[in-house]
Amino acid sequence: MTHSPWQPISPAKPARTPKEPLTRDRIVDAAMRLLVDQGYDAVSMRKVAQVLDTGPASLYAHVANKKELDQLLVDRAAEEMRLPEQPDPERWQEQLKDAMREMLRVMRANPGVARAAIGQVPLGERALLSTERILAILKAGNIPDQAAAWAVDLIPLYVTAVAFEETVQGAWAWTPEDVEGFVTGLRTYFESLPADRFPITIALAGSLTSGASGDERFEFGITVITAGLAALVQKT
Amino acid sequence: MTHSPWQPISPAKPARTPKEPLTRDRIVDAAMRLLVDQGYDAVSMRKVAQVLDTGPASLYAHVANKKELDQLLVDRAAEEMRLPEQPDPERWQEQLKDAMREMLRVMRANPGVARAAIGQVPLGERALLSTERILAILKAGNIPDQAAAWAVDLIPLYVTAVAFEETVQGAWAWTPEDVEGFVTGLRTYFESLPADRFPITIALAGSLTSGASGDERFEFGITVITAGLAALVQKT
DNA sequence: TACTTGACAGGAACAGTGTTCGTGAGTAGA
DNA sequence: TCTACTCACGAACACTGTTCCTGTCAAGTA
Repeated sequence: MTHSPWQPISPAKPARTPKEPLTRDRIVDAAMRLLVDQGYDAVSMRKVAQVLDTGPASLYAHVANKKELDQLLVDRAAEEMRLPEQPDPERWQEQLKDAMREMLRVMRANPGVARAAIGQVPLGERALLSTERILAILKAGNIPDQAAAWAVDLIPLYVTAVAFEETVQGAWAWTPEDVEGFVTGLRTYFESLPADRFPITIALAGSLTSGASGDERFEFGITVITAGLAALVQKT
Repeated sequence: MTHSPWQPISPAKPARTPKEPLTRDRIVDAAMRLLVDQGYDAVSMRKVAQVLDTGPASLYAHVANKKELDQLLVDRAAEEMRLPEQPDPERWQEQLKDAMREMLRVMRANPGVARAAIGQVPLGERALLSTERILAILKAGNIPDQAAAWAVDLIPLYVTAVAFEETVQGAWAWTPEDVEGFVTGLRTYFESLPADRFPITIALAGSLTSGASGDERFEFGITVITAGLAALVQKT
């Protein structure tokens, strides 16, 4: 092996293996994988870059910042929504509840996306299609225009808050024993409060601590909201 | 001034000025000041320590971690709640709405506390007193026990979500011109959507973008929730 | 063909976060 | 006096989002 005497001898650079070029889609794919596997807190630019075997700075050629990546995650999750095609005036309330259940299902399937969704005005195509569907359900139920318009604000806000709360509490990591232990302790605590100051809390200690697992509390919430919307029709 | 010849001569240490000892209360005070002046994102351990003219590590002798400091901030905010003394069966719905308005007022007065509040089970004394008051309002309205118990979950969750959303959107920093510009742009966007796929969104573009300033949307939300709860009474 | 320009990749560094580790000082009790 | 405990707090750790800078490659132009 012969080196030209005019050519400096430097350590050989490790060959850069040819890689698939970065794209926005690949970035969102990687972020989504982290989100689903490890939750929202795992979705850092460095972690995403790691999954893609690159450096975090490379991501900025494709997404403006972390906030934009968050928004792309929300849009990606929104693509999983499955809503009924045909609103039914006889069943609009159940259809509305189904829509809310579907929203929660999607958010649970993508832990942490609720955190990113809060505060966003949903303008992606898929999100707008969902909005249109929900508006159709509400109009099938004869909800007045202004109420329907504001309801598509209220509904995702409530569902998102429920999903976000679950995320914050790390609810999926709780075993049934954990839940039961927590509930029992809380009930005991409520029952031990001073009776002169907390008579109702004590009397309702059982009710206050029921429904901690399963979806009863969420079902209650959507029932209340749906009934409240229905009451707007009866007012006209 | 004479030094013993066996005693090493080292630079004089700057005298530590005597300081008021750190206490948990002083830490929360300082954090609260930052929260109110600059919002939740400004409440870092370093910033709090700076306000107190100490190092961040010193805080950990008094609060376990940032999460606990967050909880203390929520408890501190809860002390500002003013709820009616005497529930009135004739006006329980308006009293309930007033309670929700008061919650939102307190959270707005303490920007960012909603973020800390989400996911917390409110067990501080002041929070429990508020819960008791709201339960009293609901019982005055003849809400069934289980519904009342779950309503004290639903109600703070909704209000907290509204407050949190405002925080995320940085809503207080918006001028009326900002809002109008945003609303106009959004309305134009909705009206420009393909009519075959978004007929209702287009038809309701005005309604969808109304109420962006002021509290109309929040008032709508609490009206729906209150009406939904009232409907539970009529069912019995 | 040679040069220029623009886009992308990505390391190093910046400014910031929460937290731990280790050390020194002060106090109370034996 | 010695010991143990508590508090204060600097230095360092591990991590975050982002910018700055350099190198490479491809396309376009002279």
